[in-house]
Amino acid sequence: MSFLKPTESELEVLQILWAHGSATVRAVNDALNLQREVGYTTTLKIMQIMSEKGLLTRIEDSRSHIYAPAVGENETRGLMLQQFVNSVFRGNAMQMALHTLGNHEATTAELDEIKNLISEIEKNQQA
Amino acid sequence: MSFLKPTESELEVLQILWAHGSATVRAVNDALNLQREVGYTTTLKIMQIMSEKGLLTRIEDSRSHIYAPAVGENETRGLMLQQFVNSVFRGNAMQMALHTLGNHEATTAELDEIKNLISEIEKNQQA
DNA sequence: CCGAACCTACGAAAATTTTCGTAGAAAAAT
DNA sequence: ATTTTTCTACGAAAATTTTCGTAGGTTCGG
Repeated sequence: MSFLKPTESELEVLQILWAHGSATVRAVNDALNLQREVGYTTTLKIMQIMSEKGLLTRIEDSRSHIYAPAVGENETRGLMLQQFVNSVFRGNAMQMALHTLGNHEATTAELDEIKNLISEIEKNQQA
Repeated sequence: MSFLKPTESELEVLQILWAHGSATVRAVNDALNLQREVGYTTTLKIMQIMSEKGLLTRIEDSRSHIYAPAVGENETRGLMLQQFVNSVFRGNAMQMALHTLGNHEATTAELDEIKNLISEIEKNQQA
């Protein structure tokens, strides 16, 4: 895990590719334009840059290249989460978790999941 | 709560002011320089801009002005947290909380706090 | 076959953020 | 009292990110 934090635009592209799998620039641009207006060559350029940075890989098989994420979703989330916690919560991750739990709706299933996770942690602490 | 998300530099300044209370540019710059090298006029400029944006208030009493945060720490955290969850976790806050709990050390006290919070939430869900 | 549509590459404009130099005034030091 | 230090204001350079125009080639429809 040693890549630079993606910019906001780059993250948008990654989110689309993580969700839809590999895709052409056209497909990514279409998906982007469901959220906001972006020119085709803008998306192209971003993806070319991401390719150079190693955030995407690309297959030049057909005429329209196919791009795939070169970094994992969880991996990237972990990286960004860490930097976010550091800058916004001064490194106090638990405080952020508490803030989040306090401010968002949670389903019963999610709460159960959290309780299970806590049990696991407590078990490991005893050992 | 209707201010723009602070930039990274602006957030650094806010963190210092939230921690230390109101301060002069000199004090903020000194604090910043414990973390990284920044020129005095750079910090000055950032704080002037923040003042214009309404992120800081300033008192021009003495010759060296005194700045104070104009936005609350929790308020700002909430705003940034929301945008972060949206862009990185596609709005799924609970998933982020889980990711955080799974990846960071937690003290017994913190775990207790989380358990209490969950109890509260469950209590409210029944009502 | 020819024009319209589509694709990449590339450079550079535009927008944003960060950095700093310089000028001018006030205070402090010697 | 004059030199040095400290401060603000301001503009603009530098760095980063985003956006897009244009050129040149391939494909596709008629």
